[in-house]
Amino acid sequence: MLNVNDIRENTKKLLERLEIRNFDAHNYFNEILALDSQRKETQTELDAILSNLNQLAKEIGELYKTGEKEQAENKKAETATQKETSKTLTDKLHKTEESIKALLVLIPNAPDESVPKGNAAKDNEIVKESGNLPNLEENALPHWELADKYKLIDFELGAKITGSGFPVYRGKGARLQRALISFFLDKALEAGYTEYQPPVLINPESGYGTGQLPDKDAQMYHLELDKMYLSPTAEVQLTNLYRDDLLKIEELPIKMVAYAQCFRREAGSYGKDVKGLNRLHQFDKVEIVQIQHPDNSYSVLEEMTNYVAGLLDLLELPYRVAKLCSGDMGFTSALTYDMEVYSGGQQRWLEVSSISNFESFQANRLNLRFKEGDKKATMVHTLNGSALALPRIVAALLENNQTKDGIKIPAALVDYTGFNIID
RNA sequence: GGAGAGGUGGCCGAGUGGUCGAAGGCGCACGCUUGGAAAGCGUGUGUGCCUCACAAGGGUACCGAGGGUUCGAAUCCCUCUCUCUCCGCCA
Repeated sequence: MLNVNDIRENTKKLLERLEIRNFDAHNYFNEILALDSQRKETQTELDAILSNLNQLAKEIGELYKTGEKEQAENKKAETATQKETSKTLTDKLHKTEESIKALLVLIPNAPDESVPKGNAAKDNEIVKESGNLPNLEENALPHWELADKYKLIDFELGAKITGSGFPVYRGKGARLQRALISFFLDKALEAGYTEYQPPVLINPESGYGTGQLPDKDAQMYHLELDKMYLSPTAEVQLTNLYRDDLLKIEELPIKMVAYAQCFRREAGSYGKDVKGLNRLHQFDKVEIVQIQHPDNSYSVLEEMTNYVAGLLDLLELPYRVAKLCSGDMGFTSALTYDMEVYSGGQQRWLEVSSISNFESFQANRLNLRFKEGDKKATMVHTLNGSALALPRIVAALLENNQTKDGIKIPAALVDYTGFNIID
């Protein structure tokens, strides 16, 4: 969420930035600033009364010590009304603070200056294209047919034990999954990330910290009895590892990677978008997260994007990089790059990674700060990216590498799969 | 799941109703000392909020979290949570 002091000091700039998202924050800002002024007034008033009460308590203590009981009783009577007032004021203060937060939580992140204005995916700015589109035969198959042909993935079996969108991988299909996970983790280690294996169930505080809650709770599976959610992305777990921390500047940057199964309800999706592996309720993803000094976050975003691009190069997949337009960006992001691979069997681009700089938006929610020497604590910047999400990578690998002899495995993966062809 | 014991500052560890933001030690920072270092000595060493110039100073809150009792709570009571021990169950 945005920070109240920022809103106060940079009102105009933030309004403009949010405007390109078609988000009119005028009323929100006015209300927040008014509430914040009220909050300060109440705080001042309350502090004065508490100070008074503390003083009286001290005096009463003294009087008892010296045996002046009667005077002590008189003073006690004096505290009664003030206690009443302090209670009222405390209550008011809490309510005001809650109101401010309730409003803040509704405002999306302010997009970076470089974010192109637009309404939908078609307005995204393609900043890079790489690799040649596959030259497939006329009768090239989509991956769901290949998966069936080579008995790699069984969608119906998954539906039998769980439901649609929960595929079962088998044989070389399962081994390919495992190979990709190891491959992605190893590459991240080489790039200096520390590997984590977090839980997949998350509590509401964590969901709130990274911005899945309160606005996107319908996208997560909810275990009501235990008040937990199934994580939709390891971004939640990794970033929340540092919730409520005050870091020393020497501890930055923090670079983390985790493989985790991800769960999404994907309510409202339909048609060819959800066919095969294109959109699942449960999928595998390796996620990279960085906690950075604010001065570095944008150069690090480029680094992370290049890193992910490097993975796609190794997998020999044609891809393009899009800088998301204001209308296509996530709620919490200030700047996002999407990576899409071309999948020849379906002849369409599939999003396989999304790399974002959240600036201090998540840090504010997480209360995650760093301190440099004697300076005041400052919010860190957080970034994350998929590196990578498996299903669509698998889809593209199967579709693009199909030959009459079988499906070829890219050289970089063979050490991990232990086979170089699926036939 | 049952029973018990605990959660205090960067760390260790005192503190069972008042003078405690919190003894002491360690660590850390600065200074003195030294040819240099160690030791020693001295000083300092949390965060949020309000006031204010986002300075100094002052006020206030925070001893796992949230409530309560009291003129006054780290200290008493209640709820929750986490950790540890024993039992049960179990991959």
